[in-house]
Amino acid sequence: MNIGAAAARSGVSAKMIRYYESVGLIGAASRSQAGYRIYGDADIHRLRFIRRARDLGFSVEKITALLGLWSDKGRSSASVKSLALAHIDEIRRQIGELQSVLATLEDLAQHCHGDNRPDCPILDDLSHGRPQ
Amino acid sequence: MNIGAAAARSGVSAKMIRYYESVGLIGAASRSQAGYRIYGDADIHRLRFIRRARDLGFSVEKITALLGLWSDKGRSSASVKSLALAHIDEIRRQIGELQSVLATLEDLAQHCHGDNRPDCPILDDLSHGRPQ
DNA sequence: GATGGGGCTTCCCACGATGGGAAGGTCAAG
DNA sequence: CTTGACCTTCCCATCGTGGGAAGCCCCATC
Repeated sequence: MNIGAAAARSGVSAKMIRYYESVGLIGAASRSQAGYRIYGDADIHRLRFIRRARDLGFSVEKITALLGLWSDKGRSSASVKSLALAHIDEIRRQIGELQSVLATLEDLAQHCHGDNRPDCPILDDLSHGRPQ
Repeated sequence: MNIGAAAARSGVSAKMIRYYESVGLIGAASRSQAGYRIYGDADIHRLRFIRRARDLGFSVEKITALLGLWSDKGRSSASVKSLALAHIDEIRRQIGELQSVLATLEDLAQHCHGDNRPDCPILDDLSHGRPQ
C-alpha cells in the first residue's frame, strides 16, 4: 500500500505521515524499488492510534510515550493511566482558563449596551484594565 | 522612554513590541539620533490595551480591529460588542470541544484499573477507536 | 580619556502541527 | 507512447513567542 492509500485508510494525511516519520513517531517505512513508501496493516493500525490520540489532544511527544506503552506487552495499566490523568489535568486547566476569560468577556458584553452611542465598557476595560 | 522601559511599564516584552510594530499593530516608533525607538505615555497606553486583549485571547488580527474602534471616536458600541460576542462564541466552542475530549478521557481513565496488569481500556480505545 | 557593562539595533532560528506548492521521477490505463 | 494521477524531496507559511549573535551606543567608573 502506498502512502496515499495509507492516508485514506488511516485518516492521517500523507503530509503528516511523512512528518511523523521525520520526528520518529513511526519508523521509516520500507520502500519500493522506485523509492515509494510501502505500508501494511500494522502501520495503518499504528497511524489510527496516532490519529485518535491527536484527536484527544495528546501531543506528539505524549503519543511517543503512549506508543511505547502500547507496544510494550509487559507494561502496567498504571503507567498508561498516569499519562491519561496528567492529560486530563492539563485539559481541566485549559478549560478553567477559558472559562475565566469567558466570564470576563460575558460580563463586559452584558454591560455594553451595544447601540449607536460610543460609550463602551469593553474598550474601557481593555484600555484601563478595570471596568470604568 | 526606550523600548526596555516601555516593555517594563506595559507588560509587553521588547521582542513583542518590535513584532507588533512589524505586523502593523502599532505604528513605527519615532527614533533617537542613534536609532533607538522612543515611546511616550500614549504608546504605553496602547501597549497595555494590546496586552490586556491578548490575555483575553484576542488574536492580533482581532486586536487590530479593536484598536481601530478604540481610536475611532465616532464608532458605535454595537460594533465593539459584536466583536466581543464573536469571540465569546469562539471561546464557548473551544470549551465545548475540550469538555467533550475531557469526558471521553475521564470515562476511559475510570475504566482503567491502573494496577500492574497490562489490560488497559485507554490503549484499547486508542487502538480500535471504540472501547473494547 | 579609556574601559566595561548593559541596552539597543537587525537578522536568523526555533517551537508544534499542519498545509501549500514546485520540480522532478513513476506507474497504470488508454 | 501519452496522459494524468501519484510519489519523492525540499522550501515556505502559519501564529505568537523566545533565544541568541554581531555590532553599535550610552553612561558611569577609574
